[in-house]
Amino acid sequence: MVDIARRSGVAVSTVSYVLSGKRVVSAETRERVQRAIDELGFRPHEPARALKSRSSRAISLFFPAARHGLEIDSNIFLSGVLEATSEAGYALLVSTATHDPAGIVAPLETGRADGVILMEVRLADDRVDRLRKDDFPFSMIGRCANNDGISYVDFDFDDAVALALHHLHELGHRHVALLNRVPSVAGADYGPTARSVQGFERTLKDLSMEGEHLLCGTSGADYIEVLRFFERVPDCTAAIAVSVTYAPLLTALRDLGRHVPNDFSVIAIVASPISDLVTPQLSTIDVPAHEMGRLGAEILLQRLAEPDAPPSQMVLRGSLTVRSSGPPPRRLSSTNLGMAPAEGRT
Amino acid sequence: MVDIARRSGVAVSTVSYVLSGKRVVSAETRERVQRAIDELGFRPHEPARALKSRSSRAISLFFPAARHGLEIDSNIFLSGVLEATSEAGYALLVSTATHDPAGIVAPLETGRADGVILMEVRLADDRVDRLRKDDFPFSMIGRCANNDGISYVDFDFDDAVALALHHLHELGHRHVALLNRVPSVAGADYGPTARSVQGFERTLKDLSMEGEHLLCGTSGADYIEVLRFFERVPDCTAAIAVSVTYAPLLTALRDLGRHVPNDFSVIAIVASPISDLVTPQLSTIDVPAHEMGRLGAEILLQRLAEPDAPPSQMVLRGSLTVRSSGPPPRRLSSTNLGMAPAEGRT
DNA sequence: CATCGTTGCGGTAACGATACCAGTACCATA
DNA sequence: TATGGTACTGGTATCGTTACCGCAACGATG
Repeated sequence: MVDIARRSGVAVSTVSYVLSGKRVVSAETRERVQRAIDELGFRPHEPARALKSRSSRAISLFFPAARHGLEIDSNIFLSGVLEATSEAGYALLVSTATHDPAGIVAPLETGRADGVILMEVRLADDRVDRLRKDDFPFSMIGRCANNDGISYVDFDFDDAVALALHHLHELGHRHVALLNRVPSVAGADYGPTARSVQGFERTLKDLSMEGEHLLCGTSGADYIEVLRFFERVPDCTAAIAVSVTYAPLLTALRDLGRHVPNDFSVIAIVASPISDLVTPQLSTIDVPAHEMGRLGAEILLQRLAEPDAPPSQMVLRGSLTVRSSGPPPRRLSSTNLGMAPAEGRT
Repeated sequence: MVDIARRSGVAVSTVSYVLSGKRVVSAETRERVQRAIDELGFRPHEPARALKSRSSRAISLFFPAARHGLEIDSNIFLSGVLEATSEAGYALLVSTATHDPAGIVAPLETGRADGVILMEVRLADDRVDRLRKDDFPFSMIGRCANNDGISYVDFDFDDAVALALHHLHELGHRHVALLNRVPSVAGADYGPTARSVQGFERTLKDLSMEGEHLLCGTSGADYIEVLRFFERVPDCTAAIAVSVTYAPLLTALRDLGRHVPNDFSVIAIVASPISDLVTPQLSTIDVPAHEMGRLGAEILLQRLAEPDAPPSQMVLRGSLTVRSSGPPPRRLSSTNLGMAPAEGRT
């Protein structure tokens, strides 16, 4: 900066003001300085900026990076966050998700980041308490039980399950299972699980249906459990599969000789376009993960820009895309055995 | 730091030395200082460190974050990188992959990062030339045609395809297709594509087989193209599917009425455990993405620690896991129509 | 003609750490 | 009793920006 000040015959402070625009600089001077900047290929040194201005222009994302890779959704959240931060000229620091409160505040305390984004939030979350205590800026993709003053964006799992259940009811199903994945990090009070169960039970009652809830992962043992379950409860003719639980579900159904969609209906609540990957193409309720990532970052940036503005809290709803996994069950239409289901690629 | 120096009755420089360990400090003093640090909950300010020491203790990863989410593999690379960087006490800066050389050097020029990791490397890559020009530290997950002096870790696609082809040959296949995905960002000289084709053609010749190469994505149009292809070439009884290309492949085969594995064999070369997701369980050659991510970061960190050490260059090989997608084709064993294929969960 | 508001810019003290250049004490040796 | 070596520690300039405090010039105003 000293060089470019000398080259354009101004003071270093003027260079700084040209760069930041925080003070009016005559068009002539500005242009002269800008030219020197371009000619010398000058780039401001971010750590120095951060030191003096007490802001790193970076935010930190705690990201559930799955070691074994079935968490294919988190990727899409990340792409949304990345999009928003880079548009705002912020850098994105990524750390592995931790539920240790001390780990969460580290980037803030060391001045590496100005704010953090939390994912996989629990209904009662230590990390949130910790961040609140020191009034650190943060936002959540997900939400707690008590969200006073916190900006968040979440998906309405309650509503999504209700939607799916209504659809299955219309198809003639009367006994439905809800499959939730066993959360990788969170405890029993993992938000999506709690709220999907809530929507499930309420809607079951509303529609006078029967239902079962089970948790499963994607290991061999989980698959066996799912298989046992449907063996034990043959009346159950449909399932709502949250996240990757559709995988053990489909495998179990196949091995039980139950054909989807002829014998069984499946609706998956997912963030990635898995309907392109699996056969049959599943009817889905899509979680708008990219948009949620984007919004999660935007509301944090907004907080940083205007700390006193009221928090943004939003819950996004999903809509059902009917594909080939959910025609009526056999007992209601025993004549359509040979009928090919309608194909609908998206 | 001034506070803790005062509290423990030493100079600030001594506090610094206690923190960094770059000078011997008597056990007694060290302990006293450490106690003050703990009591005051002091955390060093990273930007100030970076400013003075000219090192940010952060590395930057250019990450192919797919907007629409089928790039489920990149996730696993990320988890490996994250693991290595956090173990080394480095922060990880993630930016969206760009093939603009100016974008690549930005984190380095602004002092945000000490080095960068490149993914989706092309055989001739502008970014590499740019980084080399200013002698910036970097490593690659992937490799170029000319890799002099560059640390990289790559997967041996040539060998993987050869392996798959030998397996298919043993099963009795004589006409095989190789499906590569159309690369998202890279041009025609995308490394994995080039090298898999190379292995394909060499091995075809060695084994006196026939083969076809096609590029496809995951859109509806791509699917149609795959379908047309197999309609046109009915003699082709097996395919090697790189990355997500198995998705349009399986859909097309189903719609053509060709049953896997009875009528057709598939071997997928993938990084994620998709064999848990799709039916039938595919035989795969697994790309060790987590390990590659880890190594990609480690070799960069090593370069930063010892800039003059020779570069680390490694090419990892895959091995075949046989599951249910690749028994012999019909024409060689017309009697096994009703035979259930062996089940093998991992 | 003195006063005042405006516009435009310069000088420089911080920000929080690091690392160089020292300086002190103490013991062993000549 | 000097001298040298060792084992510690202190003071402070410096990294590259930012933003505060001031000042000069100039036209407008009473």
